[in-house]
Amino acid sequence: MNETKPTSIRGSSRERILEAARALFHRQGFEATSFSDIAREAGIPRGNFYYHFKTKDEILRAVIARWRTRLEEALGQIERATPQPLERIHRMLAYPLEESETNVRYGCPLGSLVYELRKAEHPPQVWQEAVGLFDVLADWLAARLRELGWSAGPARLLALRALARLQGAILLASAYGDQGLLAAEVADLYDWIRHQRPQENAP
Amino acid sequence: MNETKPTSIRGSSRERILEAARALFHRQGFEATSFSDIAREAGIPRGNFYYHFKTKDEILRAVIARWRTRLEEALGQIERATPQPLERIHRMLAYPLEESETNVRYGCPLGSLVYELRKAEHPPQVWQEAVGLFDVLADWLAARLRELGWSAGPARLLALRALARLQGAILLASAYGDQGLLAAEVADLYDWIRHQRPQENAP
DNA sequence: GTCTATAGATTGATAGAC
DNA sequence: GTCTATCAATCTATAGAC
Repeated sequence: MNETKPTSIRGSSRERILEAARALFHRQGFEATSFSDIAREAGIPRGNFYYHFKTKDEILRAVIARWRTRLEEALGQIERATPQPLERIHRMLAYPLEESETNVRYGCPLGSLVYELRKAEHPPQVWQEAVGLFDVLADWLAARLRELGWSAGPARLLALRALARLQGAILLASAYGDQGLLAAEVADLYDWIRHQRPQENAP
Repeated sequence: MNETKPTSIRGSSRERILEAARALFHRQGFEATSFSDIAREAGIPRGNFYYHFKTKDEILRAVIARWRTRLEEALGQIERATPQPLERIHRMLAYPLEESETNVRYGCPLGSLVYELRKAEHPPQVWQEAVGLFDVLADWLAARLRELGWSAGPARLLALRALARLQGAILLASAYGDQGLLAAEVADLYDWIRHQRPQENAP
């Protein structure tokens, strides 16, 4: 994680490997993506990137960390774009629509990855890091709900419920290859959140 | 470990192969499951079942057909159990809870399979057959809604929306390994459907 | 129909020259 | 740091004896 040599530019090789792996894990899945695939996509000889990553799991963990950075940057950008909690939530929910075609074709890159990792036998640490990506989104959503007056418990509950609806919408839209379905579900999801009231969810 | 004796009634090699493949595709995924895995689980020598199935895709399609039969039988049983549309819907939504532990551990066998097949490069016919499993559920749900007075269009829409919520609930519960989360989401999902009104969804 | 042996390709990973 | 050559293991699939 820590780059001990600040002088070296983010190695173009390492960077290209990571970006290639991230895209391929999304399009093909983790198991189905071979080193050869990554090497071809990154334009780098096969054996070379064992210098950067010792195992395939190491690449996976780096890709997960990359997704975390991506998410946090996107959420930060939303916060800078508008101060209104509801508008922030709306933009977050509409985020999968920005790459609608890819997401409908290959599913949510986070959801499909987590689903795959739960099956394979990786060190628990690996898929927990992947699940941590959901927490980034859930925590952020819950924080916006608290800005709207929700207390912590119900906010967390509704955030998870919204995340589940979003994941389900992407999965079904992906299954049917229907971008319109995803857009409609995102719109309905936002409408649904807007009409929720805290007391309805309090224990 | 669960050392099951191959002395069960399902003596047919083909039947044992199919059941082993169905379970392994759920637990490990399609790509990650090798012929060796299936052979071991079915208690049958590797090379033998090329007599029954010529390719791995052929096994996959047979497993999908098996799921379709399973679903239709389960739905038929629900219909025989109760004539009330709402109670039928409730039982259908609670169906994933019957194997809660397995579904939370490995995800929905249909949803995770469809997600995986969308990535791999199979003949279009294959993943469309898999997506057809969703149609079995969506059509059945829509029929129950029509029994409640909904017209065809809105019924289909709400059925797909409910299916999306169910899939999302299983995916998130699987990610967090939380059976309670799945149970809570199923309960809320049923409550949510019960309070929907057709006119709210009409165009 | 059942099973063994094995082909032919690809996998993740290593060693070492430059 | 970059790249070539290659390992041992495993993959899907085939051929053919019983």
